[in-house]
Amino acid sequence: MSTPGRGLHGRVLESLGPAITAGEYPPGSVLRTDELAQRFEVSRSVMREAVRVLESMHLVESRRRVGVTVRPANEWNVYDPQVIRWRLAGADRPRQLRSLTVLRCAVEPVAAGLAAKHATAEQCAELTECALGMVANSRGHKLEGYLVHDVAFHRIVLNASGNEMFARLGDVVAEVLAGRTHHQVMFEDPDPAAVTLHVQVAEAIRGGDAVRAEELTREIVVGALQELDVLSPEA
Amino acid sequence: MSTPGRGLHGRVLESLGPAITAGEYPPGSVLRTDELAQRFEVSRSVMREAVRVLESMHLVESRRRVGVTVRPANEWNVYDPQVIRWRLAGADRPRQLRSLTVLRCAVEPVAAGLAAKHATAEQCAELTECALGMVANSRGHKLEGYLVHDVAFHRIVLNASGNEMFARLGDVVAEVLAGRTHHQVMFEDPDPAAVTLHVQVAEAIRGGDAVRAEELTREIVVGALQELDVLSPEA
DNA sequence: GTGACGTATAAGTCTGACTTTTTGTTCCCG
DNA sequence: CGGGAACAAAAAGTCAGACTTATACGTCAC
Repeated sequence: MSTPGRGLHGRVLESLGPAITAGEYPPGSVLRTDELAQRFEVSRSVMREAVRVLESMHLVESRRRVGVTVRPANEWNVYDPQVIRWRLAGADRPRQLRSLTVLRCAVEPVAAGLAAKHATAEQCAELTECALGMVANSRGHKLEGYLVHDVAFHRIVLNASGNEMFARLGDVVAEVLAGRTHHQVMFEDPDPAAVTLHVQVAEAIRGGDAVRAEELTREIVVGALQELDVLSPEA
Repeated sequence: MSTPGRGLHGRVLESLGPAITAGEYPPGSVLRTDELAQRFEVSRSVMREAVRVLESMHLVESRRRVGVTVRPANEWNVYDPQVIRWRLAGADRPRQLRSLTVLRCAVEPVAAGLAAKHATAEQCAELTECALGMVANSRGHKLEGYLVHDVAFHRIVLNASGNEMFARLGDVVAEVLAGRTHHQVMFEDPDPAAVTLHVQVAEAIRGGDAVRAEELTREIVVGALQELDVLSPEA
């Protein structure tokens, strides 16, 4: 699924990144490269490369004579897939899951509408195939199989929209759906209504009915948001 | 506006990054760290740090015995502000501008709706102030002054939505608006209708009218999209 | 043709010395 | 006693060179 710490600097990142996003080092905290290098038992070169990556994610800022300072959370590149993964693995997963789902509410309906206009015949076929796969796995606690088709479904819609910004949210949606399945209380079978909606969305896109695809997708994703609110109470 | 190549590795990035996003090195191209270090007249350590950053943006992939290979564009982290800036500076600015504006069409109306519910009194005040600033600069070729208030307006709405994913798109919107003002043919004064809409959106948010704020914002951003289509013909 | 083996290659890692920038202190003068 | 200039220390930044490791590719035997 993800990239397991490639190279030494990758392993350092896999440890330091989640620590920062988890708020283990409050904003303004100062880290020194040499100290970190010692702590992780790597050379300074490796540590510097790791810091550079964190810097490119706007998680930290490196300044001479002062050190590596942790930036406030509102400056982080929260669209970076790695940052998203780190945050979803952390303590405030619920909040993270919610803000991502709200993003889905905004994006996916529009993407579905565009998909209805731009989807190729092949994409339509894959879409209905995924929908059928969801139906097939909707009963009998086959959550993993359901998840696979669900992820594929939304990924295809986002790709079929023809907009690269939408397409690149496929990974985000995948993370959200996986997080919901694995870390929420989801022992039951998925909501039958949601399954039906997916089938209908596939039909609408196939039929080129943009407004219907948009509206049905909105139902799906708003439903997901409500489901989230039920499980973790939050204003 | 942005961060001008801080440190040697930053200057290398400022040169290599745009070259890659511009498609100067087609996907699959192989670069060697040593050669790059020579070309840019920096040490390997510096070059390696630069490559690490490019790697974290998914622009390239570094593999042993192979070299640094350029990844296909559909794998790039296109939400990275730096990548966005590089691409907007490149040749396919029109396409980039369009896909970003489509993203705005999806996000900003929803954000405005949420802002109507969550905006603080102070944010409402700032919002109307910005709207007035736009009105004041809407005539007499005061495009720069208009731009400043326009950017501030949309940034406040996104922040006031209370969703961090929306809030972080403030920079993207700023880049889009700046790009439109500076690099499109925009010698005329801004569309009066758009100005009016901004004022009305500020009113709606102040009044807590979510659906109205959403709908008016949709008019603004769809208008921006149409304006884009007129200037650069594209299917 | 297929498999195992060896080799060349380019990234990866480490070390140590040196440079540069910047902060904070000290000290002198007004 | 206050302010500014000179100074010193600290941390990142840069560089060069040696060494290690993984791996693609060619070779050779079967």
